[in-house]
Amino acid sequence: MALLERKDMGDMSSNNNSSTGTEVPQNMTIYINNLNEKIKIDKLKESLHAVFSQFGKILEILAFKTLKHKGQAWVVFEDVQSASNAMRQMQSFPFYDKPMRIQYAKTKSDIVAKADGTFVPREKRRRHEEKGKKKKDQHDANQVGAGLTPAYGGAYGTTPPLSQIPYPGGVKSMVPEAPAPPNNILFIQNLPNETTPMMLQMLFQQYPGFKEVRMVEAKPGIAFVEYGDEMQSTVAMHGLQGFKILQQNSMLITYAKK
DNA sequence: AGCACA
Repeated sequence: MALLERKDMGDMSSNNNSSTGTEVPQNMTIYINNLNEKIKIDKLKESLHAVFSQFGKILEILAFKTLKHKGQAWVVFEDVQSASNAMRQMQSFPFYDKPMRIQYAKTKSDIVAKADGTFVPREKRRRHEEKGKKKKDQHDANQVGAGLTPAYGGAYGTTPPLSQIPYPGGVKSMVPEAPAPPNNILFIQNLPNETTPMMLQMLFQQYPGFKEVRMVEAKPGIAFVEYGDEMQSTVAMHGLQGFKILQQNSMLITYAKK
């Protein structure tokens, strides 16, 4: 029953932490900016959910339209592992025509604090604030992944297909489609243009049940990879999700539509 | 650019 246990891909780019000196400790919440500000908040959250739910249970998505918080969102996962995978695999992913910038959130989300019992309402919190003092306490366990109440029954229960959502800019968006049901054929997106079928075969044939790779000349950047059955394709999908053939492009793997 | 808790 333990089909796929390995969620990590520690090989190619294990430590992606030292880019611009912006090192933030791990957190089950990811902070996203450089989001397209023309997208309305509800639609934005919906699309974010469609794109990020593949990495694990999402407890909450927060986004605001105020000047200080436009173009940003917080996605709260149930555990740090999901957040890490989401960050690594969706880093720079084109979302509504803009590459997402993803980091760990700086502080623990309220919904998480509530679940682990460390939540302190904001008013009471202010009383304890001191300036100019540097104490080393309070930086406690930020990842208590267990026993959370999935308080995420929100508006995202049934996610509609999200490909090519029109938005006020009038242009076609670049949101990946909502997950298709399991299929022995995988749909690969966001490949570099110079990707060849042979390159993909090298990658995918290492997983059992591999049958063939198909690419469409007229449509660069995508491919189909077929396996014997959907359990085999699922293993391959998890093994190669987010793989970067080039530094820039994280491949996005979903099931092909039937 | 911008780290919140609608």
